[in-house]
Amino acid sequence: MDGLLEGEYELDALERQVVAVFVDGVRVLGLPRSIGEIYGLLFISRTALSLDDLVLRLRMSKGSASQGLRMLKSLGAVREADGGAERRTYYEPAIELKRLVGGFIREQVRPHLESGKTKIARLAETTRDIDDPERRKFLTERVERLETWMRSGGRVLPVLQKLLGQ
Amino acid sequence: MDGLLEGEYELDALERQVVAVFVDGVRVLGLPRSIGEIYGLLFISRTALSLDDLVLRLRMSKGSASQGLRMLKSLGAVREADGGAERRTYYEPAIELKRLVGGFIREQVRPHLESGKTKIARLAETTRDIDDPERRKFLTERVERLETWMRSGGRVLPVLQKLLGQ
DNA sequence: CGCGGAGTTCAATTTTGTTTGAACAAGCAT
DNA sequence: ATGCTTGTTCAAACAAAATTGAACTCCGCG
Repeated sequence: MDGLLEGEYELDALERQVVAVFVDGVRVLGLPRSIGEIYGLLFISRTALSLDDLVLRLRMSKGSASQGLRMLKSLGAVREADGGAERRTYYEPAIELKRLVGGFIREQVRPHLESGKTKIARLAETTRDIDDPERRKFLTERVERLETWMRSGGRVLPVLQKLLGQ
Repeated sequence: MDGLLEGEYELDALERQVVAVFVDGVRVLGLPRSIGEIYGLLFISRTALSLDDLVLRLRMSKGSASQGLRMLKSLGAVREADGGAERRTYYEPAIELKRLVGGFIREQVRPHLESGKTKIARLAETTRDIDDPERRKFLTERVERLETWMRSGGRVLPVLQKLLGQ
């Protein structure tokens, strides 16, 4: 075992500060705090960390660490370090903003945009069945506005990615 | 009183669909569902609605409606209709995407960006006090990366606004 | 095979955030 | 003033989401 020595695993002041920054950061994005803690600690660590390291140092449950790592992997925000014939796997953070933004858009934004578009398409359907022409006109107009919004959203994403691509 | 007639105030199928779209929408933005309900109903209504209309039609408490309207006003997403010498005030939605995005950025995004910058500045401070030069080098590098991210974020917002300004 | 370490799953619990509703303030009408 | 109508506030109740931890799976080793 590589092992931190007994009792020397608490976060130091700097690590706590960094973790706090990321906890706040992911909060804005609507992700759970554990995600911020894990990513934050990885971000400030010079060596890759194992699940047990995270449990020990962040004092979180194995369950949280496991789920958090899964999500971070799905976002492309952490990768497994190529361990030298090691049994346990070690994780390191992806630190290219492009990659982080891309993963977030792919996993969290696009799905919502898609389901939004679907719902609005159904809405347009429903609107056609309205009898009163005045009312139908108004509703059609509003639904069209929604469609415009969605298109704007879709057009913005690639630009965002390009801009943050550095 | 203008008054919906007794018992005829439930949302119809279309209204429910629209409200559902907005409830989902605000959820993505991390805002409470009541906000989506209120804005959604205003968005699909041909006439401005009063607080009591919202309470009645959405079956929500006066408290929720009041707080929800306050937030929507602060986001610039609803405005008071210029009521004709009326006692109660009526609300209508702002439907220009530019305005909505602008309000959201101003109220929800900028404050977090600002406080993030402050925290990172403190972080840079702390980093300077590290003794071990190797470690300090690594940490400085990471903190600089954070600073770069923040700058990117700041640069993106105006572009976003311009793109969504239509 | 059976054991032990690494990691996952998920129901129960805890935490966080939202909604309610009753008390209150503000202002008009009488 | 006094009573009504409109709207706000905020502590308590509730709902939703995250976290825990114990049971479980999987895999390599002897």
